[in-house]
Amino acid sequence: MPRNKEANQKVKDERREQILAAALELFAKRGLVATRISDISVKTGISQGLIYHYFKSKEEALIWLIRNAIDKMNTAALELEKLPVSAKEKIILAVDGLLSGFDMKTETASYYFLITQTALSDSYPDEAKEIILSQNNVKYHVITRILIQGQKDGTVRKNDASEMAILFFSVINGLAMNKAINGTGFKMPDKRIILNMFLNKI
Amino acid sequence: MPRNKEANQKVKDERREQILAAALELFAKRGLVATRISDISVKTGISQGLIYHYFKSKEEALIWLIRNAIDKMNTAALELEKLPVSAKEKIILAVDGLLSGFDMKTETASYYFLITQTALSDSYPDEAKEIILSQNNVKYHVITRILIQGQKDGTVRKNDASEMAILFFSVINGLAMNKAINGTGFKMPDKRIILNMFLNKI
DNA sequence: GTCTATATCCAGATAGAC
DNA sequence: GTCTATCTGGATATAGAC
Repeated sequence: MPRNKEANQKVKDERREQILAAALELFAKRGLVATRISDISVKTGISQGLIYHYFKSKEEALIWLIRNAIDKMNTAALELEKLPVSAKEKIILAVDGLLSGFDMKTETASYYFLITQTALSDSYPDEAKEIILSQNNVKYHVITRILIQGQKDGTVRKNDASEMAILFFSVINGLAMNKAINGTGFKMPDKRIILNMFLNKI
Repeated sequence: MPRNKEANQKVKDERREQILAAALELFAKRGLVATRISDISVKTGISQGLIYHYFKSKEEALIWLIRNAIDKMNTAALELEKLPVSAKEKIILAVDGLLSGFDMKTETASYYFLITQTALSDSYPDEAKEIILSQNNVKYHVITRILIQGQKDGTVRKNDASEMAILFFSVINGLAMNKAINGTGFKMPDKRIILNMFLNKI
């Protein structure tokens, strides 16, 4: 007879978090298909059977992770937009913030690869793909608005703003991949070369 | 008793090509682990058993594909370098050439994803990873040399050339990913915004 | 809620006939 | 060289004890 429902719920939540954290790392590194439930079991110390008690399948865990990742990114983007600083500074902050999350070991980087893989590969659940497709554009819209604001005050180049937004995230994404692939051989390009794409002067 | 060894060899080579072509597409779309030998069998019309007669495993086919992909890219890069045109024009040609290979359906795009996945994911054979790591830098060196040449004749910006080379392929790679992910929602940014990163005037 | 044990299924790989 | 049939291993998912 459970005398403390709340404490129980807390344990349950913690277990969920453990499983999700392990799954995130494994999915990002090996991919969904190559990650076995037993891998998650070993990594968390939670028995294989119990994992099924929390998630119907690894696909379900993935969907949860994707939802979470997109949420975090969108929230961060919308908060950046609200900051009481100039458009130019927002752009610099965005570049700084995104580039600093690239250390392969961070959760941020894992989320990055997870989203990319999920969006690109046929072997990932449609539901996860749909979440990305339907909600990933928030950050593009945010950056587009910031760029337009900067064009009005003369700090941002007068190219098509939405095209620049696409380029913005392509560069970030590309650098993340590049760093991951080339590891030690990777030298992060001077931030100013990147900013120069968007800003009139730095 | 085989009375025509050459004809026989030709059939064998064709089969290999069929298998590799199918494998390339499947690996790029689904990933190595999610691709079953039976998938390749269905796609080629070649029986499952026979596939093992040509490749010891799907990993072996992958390694062959990676070797081929890197080879093609390096050759293309070195040929670009040799063209009797200015550095500026070489850069424009490179951007044009790379961006035009992005139609998800082309072999080029498949190779792109294959290399990226192989380099990033733990579930791919080490031998394939090593090929990428040891030979992928050729194209970086080529672009770096071209950029330096352009800096000498005053057409290329005076930033660190090797950093710009990294940025160059990051942008290309990033745009490829972005297009693949966002599909119809993707609008290719004006080429001039990209070139503007590297060139003094366009 | 948590574990161990097990049933089920399916992919990889091989053997043997033609 | 090519196919069909089969063995084997391992991963998913479930059952049942504690």
